[in-house]
Amino acid sequence: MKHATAHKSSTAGSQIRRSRVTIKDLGQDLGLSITTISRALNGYSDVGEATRQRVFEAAERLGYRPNRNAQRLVTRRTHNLAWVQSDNERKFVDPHFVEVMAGVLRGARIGGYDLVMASEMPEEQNSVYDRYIKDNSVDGFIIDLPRKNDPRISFLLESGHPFVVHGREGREDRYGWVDIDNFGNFYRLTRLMIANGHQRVAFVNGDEHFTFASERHKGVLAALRDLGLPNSTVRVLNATHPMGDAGFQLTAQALDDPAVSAILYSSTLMAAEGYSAVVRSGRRVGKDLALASMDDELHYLDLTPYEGQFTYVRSSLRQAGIALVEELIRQCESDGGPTGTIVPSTFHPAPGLDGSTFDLPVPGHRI
Amino acid sequence: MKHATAHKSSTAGSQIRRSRVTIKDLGQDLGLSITTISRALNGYSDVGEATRQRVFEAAERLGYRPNRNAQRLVTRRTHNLAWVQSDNERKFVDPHFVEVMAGVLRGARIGGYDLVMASEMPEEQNSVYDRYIKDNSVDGFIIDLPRKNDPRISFLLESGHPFVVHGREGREDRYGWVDIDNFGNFYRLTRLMIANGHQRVAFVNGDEHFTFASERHKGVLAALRDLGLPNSTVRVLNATHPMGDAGFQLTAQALDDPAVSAILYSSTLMAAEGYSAVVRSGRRVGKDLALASMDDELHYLDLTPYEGQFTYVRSSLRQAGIALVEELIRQCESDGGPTGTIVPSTFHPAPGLDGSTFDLPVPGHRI
DNA sequence: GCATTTTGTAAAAACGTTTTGGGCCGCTAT
DNA sequence: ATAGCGGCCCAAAACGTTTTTACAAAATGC
Repeated sequence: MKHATAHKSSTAGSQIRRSRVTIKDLGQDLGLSITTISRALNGYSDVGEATRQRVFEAAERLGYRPNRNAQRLVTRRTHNLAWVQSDNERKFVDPHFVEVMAGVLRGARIGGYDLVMASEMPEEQNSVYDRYIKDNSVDGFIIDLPRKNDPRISFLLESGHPFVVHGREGREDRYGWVDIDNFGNFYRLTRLMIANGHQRVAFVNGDEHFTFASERHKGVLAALRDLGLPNSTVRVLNATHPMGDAGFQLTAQALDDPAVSAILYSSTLMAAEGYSAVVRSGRRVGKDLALASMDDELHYLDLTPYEGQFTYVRSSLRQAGIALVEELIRQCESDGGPTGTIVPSTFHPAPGLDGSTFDLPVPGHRI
Repeated sequence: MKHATAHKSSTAGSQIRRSRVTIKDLGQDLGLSITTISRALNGYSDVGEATRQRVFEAAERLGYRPNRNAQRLVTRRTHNLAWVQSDNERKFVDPHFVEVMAGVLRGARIGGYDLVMASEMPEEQNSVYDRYIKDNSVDGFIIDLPRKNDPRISFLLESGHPFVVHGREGREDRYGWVDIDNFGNFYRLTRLMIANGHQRVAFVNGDEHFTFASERHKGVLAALRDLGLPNSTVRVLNATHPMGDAGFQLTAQALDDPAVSAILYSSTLMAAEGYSAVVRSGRRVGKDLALASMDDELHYLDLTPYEGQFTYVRSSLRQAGIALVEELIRQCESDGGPTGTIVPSTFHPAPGLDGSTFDLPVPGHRI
């Protein structure tokens, strides 16, 4: 005992050690080398079919699972995907997040990957991404709700690591992404309203620091341009904070202008609140006022009561989550270059509206 | 080349290999052995302070991060926590989940752990737990929304692996848990209503397969028992599905009985819907009808409009998430036996109500 | 001035896999 | 006959850490 004083400064409690079965145990049991076990399990062609069967049977019988950490160490592939959230009050506020996550988890399970999630303080720019790359924690990253020139994307592009973006922010030729047609959907919704005789429209949009919102705005403006109408035809109202009763307040604000006969909503959540505001104002939805919304299929919100009265464009966030992971896995396995995917949307004009504008071609646009 | 035909049956794409800096590079750079580097970094007392400084400086300069997988392999500790979700439509429906997750992520970050999330099909009982244990993926598990005799808990108790439960289900002396006082809160709310002269009360509860809901029901019944009132004093209405307008429908149902003058809600979400139903029925909240709710502080729901009119008991799900992880980490590091924690709740009687019953002692109860 | 402790460092073994580079046997084509 | 080849298997080397054991030099105790 020469080094009685040598110890770690932090006390690390001892833990129960459960003995797990290793590939060596399997070799022992079968009288085979671990090489053969490994190759049998990993589907190499140079192990006999009879042997392979024996190996699988024994693995099942002994409850053998390869130690992921040993695998990861030697293969340098983790089969882990990371999704980092900003740890501020606002981010988690958004119920859309859970929808996407449900899809992401399903996609990961199907693809044989695990999802590691972390939160990061807004001030410690990209430190989690940096750490995960340097310490070999994950194979790739999911980026959510990009802003223009998003620093996370800059960092990951620089690092050369696989990642995928839910949305776009201007550099989408350089990474894989999944998005809905924000521009096109609002282009069409705007034309729908104008074609149905509405001369003054309100647009309750989200925070335009996020590209999804700014693109929707651009779609609205493009429609006005194509129709030769002034931008002032549409009054834009921005909810800079997703929480609370922004939908209600902004609708009330929109109704101050008696000429407004149609309202476009950037989310069903706000549309539902807006509905209450309209009802409270005494105007009749579908008669005095046309309401339209982008609907992201939030499974916890039952929209059936509204369905006959709204125009809506629907797309599935859950589907987007699945597509995100599929794309990311493809990149982690170097299975082709980065691909962009538009999640399809379905159009449901409110009864009595002429929905033929939904078939109009959308003018070219980058995002 | 003898084995031109040996190949894996599945095509594995080649990938870019980025060279990362290892402990060996650090040793090279400093002219020290890797042993010394490792011990310096891990805070052992037998390396000189000057050397330790040099090591830290070089690690910073070279951007060295220990390979987690190598660490995990040799230490048999992963610093990963798992949270498995059931992959059905219903589970993700619940907005409470996101609140807890925000806390869990923060707790994990503070404790130096990562969170790995996975989804599991309801039919493949515990297979993900089994896999994670056998393949050394994680140190411990978080269990959410337990049911009575929850099979996940049975499995993990059997396995001997660390885990922590958000809620309780009858075996809570054998594991660590974090919960609110479901029983006590509804005991007090019930007594409040009775003490304030309400002779007939409705209770809009959740699915009583979940223990949080059944405990709330028990609290209500205990209050009636203590007051010598029949169970029929309170009419219980169960929302078996959290989605949709259950709060609205069940409230309408409750209002069918004109004698009902107070309604207790098991969640703010349902209470908010119930509020609309009451308003629509023509009754005046706070005058004709007293409303009370358990409020879990959903950050995306702004409740200020209701605050003056409701009685509510508030507790923080985010705080619960943090406490959950703290407890789990404690167990993973064998820092004491399993501990149960009650997250505190604050009581806010509606104006005009006598809230002194909130100070009443709650009779003993297991859960 | 010698034995003993303390201080600082290093070599080597382990962790549990995958991969590399064969070896052996029997069959086929020269 | 025999070189070549395919089918089947294995020993050993890697992957990047932590931990164990060891040892030299310096400080201390008597």
